Amino acid sequence: MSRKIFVTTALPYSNGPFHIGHIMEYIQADIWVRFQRMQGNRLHFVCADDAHGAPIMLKAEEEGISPQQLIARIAAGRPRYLEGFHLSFDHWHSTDSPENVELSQDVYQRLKREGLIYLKPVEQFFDPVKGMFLPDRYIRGECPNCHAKEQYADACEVCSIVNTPTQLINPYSTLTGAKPVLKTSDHFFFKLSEPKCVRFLEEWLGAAGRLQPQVVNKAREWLTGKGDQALGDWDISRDAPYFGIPIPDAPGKYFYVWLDAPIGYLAALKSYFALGKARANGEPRSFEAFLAAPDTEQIHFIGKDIIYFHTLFWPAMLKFAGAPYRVPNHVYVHGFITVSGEKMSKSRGTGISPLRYLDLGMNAEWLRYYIAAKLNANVEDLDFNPDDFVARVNSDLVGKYVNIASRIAPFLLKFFGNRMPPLAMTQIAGVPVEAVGCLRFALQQSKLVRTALEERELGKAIRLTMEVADVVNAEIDAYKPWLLAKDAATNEQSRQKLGKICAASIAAFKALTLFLKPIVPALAADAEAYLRDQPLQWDSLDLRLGVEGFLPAGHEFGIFKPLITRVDPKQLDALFESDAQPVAGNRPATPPQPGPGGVTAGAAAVSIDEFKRIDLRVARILDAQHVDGADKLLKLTLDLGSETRTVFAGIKSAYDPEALKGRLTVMVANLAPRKMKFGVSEGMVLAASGDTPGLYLLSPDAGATPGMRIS
RNA sequence: GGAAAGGUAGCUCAGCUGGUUAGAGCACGGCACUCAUAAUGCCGGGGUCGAGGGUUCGAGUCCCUCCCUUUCCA
Repeated sequence: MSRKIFVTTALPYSNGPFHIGHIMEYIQADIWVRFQRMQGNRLHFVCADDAHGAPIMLKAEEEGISPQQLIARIAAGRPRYLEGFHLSFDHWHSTDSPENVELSQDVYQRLKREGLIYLKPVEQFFDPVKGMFLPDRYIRGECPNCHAKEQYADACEVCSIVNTPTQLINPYSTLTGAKPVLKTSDHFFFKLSEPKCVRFLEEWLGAAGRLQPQVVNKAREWLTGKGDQALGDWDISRDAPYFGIPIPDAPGKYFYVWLDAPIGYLAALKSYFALGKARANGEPRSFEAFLAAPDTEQIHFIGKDIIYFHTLFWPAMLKFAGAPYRVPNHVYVHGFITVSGEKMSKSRGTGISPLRYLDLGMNAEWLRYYIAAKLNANVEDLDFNPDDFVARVNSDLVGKYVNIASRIAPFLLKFFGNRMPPLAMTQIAGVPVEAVGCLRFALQQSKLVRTALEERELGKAIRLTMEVADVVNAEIDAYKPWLLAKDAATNEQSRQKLGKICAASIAAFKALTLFLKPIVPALAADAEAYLRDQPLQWDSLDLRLGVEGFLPAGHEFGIFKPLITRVDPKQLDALFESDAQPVAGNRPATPPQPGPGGVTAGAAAVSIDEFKRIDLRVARILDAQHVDGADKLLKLTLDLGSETRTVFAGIKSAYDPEALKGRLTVMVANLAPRKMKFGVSEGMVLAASGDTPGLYLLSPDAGATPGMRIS
């Protein structure tokens, strides 16, 4: 019986590109997903952009674009990462979608019918200039305890005391600088404190094997809190202006983004069904039928920061919304990724930029392997250590695993016509087994590897796998095939012995490829191509104990090519360069300001570092338009590979907009956005001009593609 | 202030319900080998398992106290 599984990863917020933490989670989930597929389970792996909420609304406003434009720009950058890291999502959607509106409103109305929704006045700070209620993160003021200025309410950076916004002295809105006023408004609440909710959650949390024990403890702590620790009802509405989903029959009220975000999991799944992708993936039923089926499994991978939402609100919402909605079967929680022991910080620009990793030409399989090597099923943080990374990848993946094929392939080609030699069997307790220990060991380890992968003990799976690789390498040393090869042409005994070690080693290599395939799919695909045996599935190993069923004698191999290169430590240096230039779509908090104009011949020399601060990129002009009311400007839409930008360029005198469409040019990608009368310009394109009239846009040579860095 | 997780060789980490001389990889020293992307194999140095008490015939593994790191909560 194959399992029917629906897997999600946490929805990334649409206000910026992926960071290494997202990629880590996706890699973890992707490995598990690929492992399930390899066992013949029917699996649907979906995710979506989390597009709603005040931060996105305000960021878009700041850039002079609509929220939809902002999230479209972010969405346009997603595929590059997903493909780049070999993440096998079946569908990627958005919470700003018709499916999500429908499902969110439906869930809400069902909860309302259940008597779990009520209205209550809430008093909050309101920005009178902006005309909107202020989320806490947009309020600053003086700390009432230590009197440090410009502190956020949640925690004073100086004395660490926690305040509420109303306790701050001289509070002000970071949006307008205005002094906020207290204002009351009715909010909708989800009545989580209702006894039937609490009873349900007790039971849901307690189910054996559903959650990691640490997660259950944490959730129980919240659930059973007393006094002011008691679990409160959940405020699920926000007042206009808000970028979100309107609440039915409540003009001016929107769902709080955290209500519609998890429903986005289901919206993504629904869209996936609607597009026929589910059918193409072997699921003939409708979305509703699939979801409602008792044997469907719903599994979420998340980070430890959002346990609260996924173990309390989310299951309760689903439970009381009723069929076809179902409660999650599992919520698998992972910790954070640190870099050299330091917590990553988006604002300080530390951490690893996944896009930069790809830009530098680093192999995604290295990162997948390394992350897998350090992951377990616990809610523990994981440290990315550059030296460790190089050592792990080079010694395990290249020195041990690939090396086996690399040292055996030449013998197969030279002495056995590039075909699998016969492998003698021996009898142990009446059972025929391979005469060579390494293969026997590989088959024996397979059960343990399989269990480890199933349990998300990825580090353990890799240790078990490498134990096998060690044994194989040791056995090759013991047989000394290079000595046997010397007289194999004349001595039949040597030839047979050579065949035996080659056959056992290459069969063990196949087993190792199988073990590693969910972790390093692209590398495994190349290995499969050499083995001429694809795609590998787990039952290919389980069918028979004998090598005959696994790799029959006479099977012909492909041409052996080096399967993966070693990591060059220099690449890691580049990845971690302290003055790392921002890459497209990952602009620093304080973009370099344009220098004083009027640079002419004889301008002061700049250092290489100063030059490197300017992020020049190849861009494709997707669209060019005249701008009403501007006599010099054209409005350009530029494709940067990972995102699109709007740039106003003063080139109207020299170019017809139609003639520009589709051509490549060069842009400054990290120029501070500039507000103009006609909108925000997010960079500039480069053109040459001299003392005589004429303006000449730069172009790269043929072969350059959008997003390439110019240096 | 309350809570959770962690503190094991230079580094990154394994060590199941307590049981013989605490393990791996990398790094380091020596040797062997040359088939292989200088890869591989063997041998070795290196740890008072955060500190201190306690339970036990026996504790890295259980209990208590303390220290340090990280995180969560109000």
